[in-house]
Amino acid sequence: MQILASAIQMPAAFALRGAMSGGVPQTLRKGEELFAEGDAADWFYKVVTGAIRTSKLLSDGRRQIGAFHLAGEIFGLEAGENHRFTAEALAGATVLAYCRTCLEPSARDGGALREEVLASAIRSLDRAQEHMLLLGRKTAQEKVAAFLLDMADRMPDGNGQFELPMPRSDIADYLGLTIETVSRTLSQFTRDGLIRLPAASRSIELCNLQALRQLNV
Amino acid sequence: MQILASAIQMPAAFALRGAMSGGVPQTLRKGEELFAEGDAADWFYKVVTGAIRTSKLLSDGRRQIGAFHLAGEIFGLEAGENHRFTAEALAGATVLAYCRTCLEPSARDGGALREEVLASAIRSLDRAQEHMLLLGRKTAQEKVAAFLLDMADRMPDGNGQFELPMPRSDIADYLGLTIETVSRTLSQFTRDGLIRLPAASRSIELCNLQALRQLNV
DNA sequence: CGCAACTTTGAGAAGAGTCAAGACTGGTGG
DNA sequence: CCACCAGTCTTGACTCTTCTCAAAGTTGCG
Repeated sequence: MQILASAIQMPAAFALRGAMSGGVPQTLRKGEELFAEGDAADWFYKVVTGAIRTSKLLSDGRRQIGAFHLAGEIFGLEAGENHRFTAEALAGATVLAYCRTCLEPSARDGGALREEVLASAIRSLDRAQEHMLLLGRKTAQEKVAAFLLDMADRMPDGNGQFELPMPRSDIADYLGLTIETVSRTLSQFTRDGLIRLPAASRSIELCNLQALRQLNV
Repeated sequence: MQILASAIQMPAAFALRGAMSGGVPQTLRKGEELFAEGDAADWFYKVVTGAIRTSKLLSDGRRQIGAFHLAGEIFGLEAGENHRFTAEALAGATVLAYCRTCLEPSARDGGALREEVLASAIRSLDRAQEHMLLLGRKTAQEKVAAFLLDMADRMPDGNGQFELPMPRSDIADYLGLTIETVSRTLSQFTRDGLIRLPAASRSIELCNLQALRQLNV
């Protein structure tokens, strides 16, 4: 669990421009923290490029990653005053920051943003429901298979070959497993011919989609 | 997994009145299904009295309950055309049904409902994040302790004594455990003096809140 | 009162976790 | 260009929590 000293702070000039133009651009380096659990939730965000992970920690360090957010997704909007989870960049990423007040009915854009935020919240809730089913009721094999199929769907690369943007530890904390179990399961899948791990251990080729889908109950 | 033949269908007259007055009242008997995974999502709902459980099934019958919705909560709004989970009444319950089109910007109430729905969606997302942490990273003891504290908070009854509105099987499917593990954990808590189970096995008294909170990491 | 649904308890099995060691990768600097 | 090093990943042996299967005990409704 790495915590970088400070995220890039928002220059005031930018904030002003952003409020008018639809979001303040912000660039994040690999691993950089956008906000932490407990921070004031004055802004929420939309991913432009790269990927963001949102996570929660228990006091003894156990971590659960709630979602990996890719381009176009909105996250970080809260019911209360503070963020309820941490958001960090997986690799380099760019986001647009929106001030919370932009959502108020009086906002200049006539509520178009609010529309988009509601749609996004509902989609996130969908995903969360699906993920709770995975966390609560699926076996390690089913979890990993579901993860691979989901990533293959969402990553632009074609033909079942793609590069995972996160280390095993993130996959484990996303799936509610240990890194050893993730690793062993991937090895098993390789032995069974379901996938191939060509040298660089972050790249994955899905060889037997049918078998993987069968595991994805 | 019980599936009742049919939910009460909405009379047309009611639908008309509801669209104007802010929701069509609907009464559910114990165990009755409000909608099932895959049903057309033309309506969404707000709980008035009682409690609703929302759940998803795997093809082999494994079930995950995503949430128990109590009075005031909104649920059942979808991104797509169909419901992505099933909603059933725990005991008797009454809800208000809202047609999805009531959310459109042109709606008569000027968007007040949309406001409420967005706030509710964000709260649900909060809860879902918290529940993913529980499902993915907590032990059986921690899960049950968290559940008891949450229910004690949300049930109106005072002094740490209350009646659980659901059977053990629902608790298990909510916490990602088996009913045996839930039962054993409750027995252990009783032996350790954390709770008391006075005769009727649905009622619970929390005796040692401090110890329970300590388990709720 | 009787029965069905629910709950508890026990014994044994198994899936996933823990601890430990070794292999690989990719970047850095000599 | 190669050697080294930190971080990451894989593998093995063993443990343990939770699940499974089975049976008996309760509860509450009809």
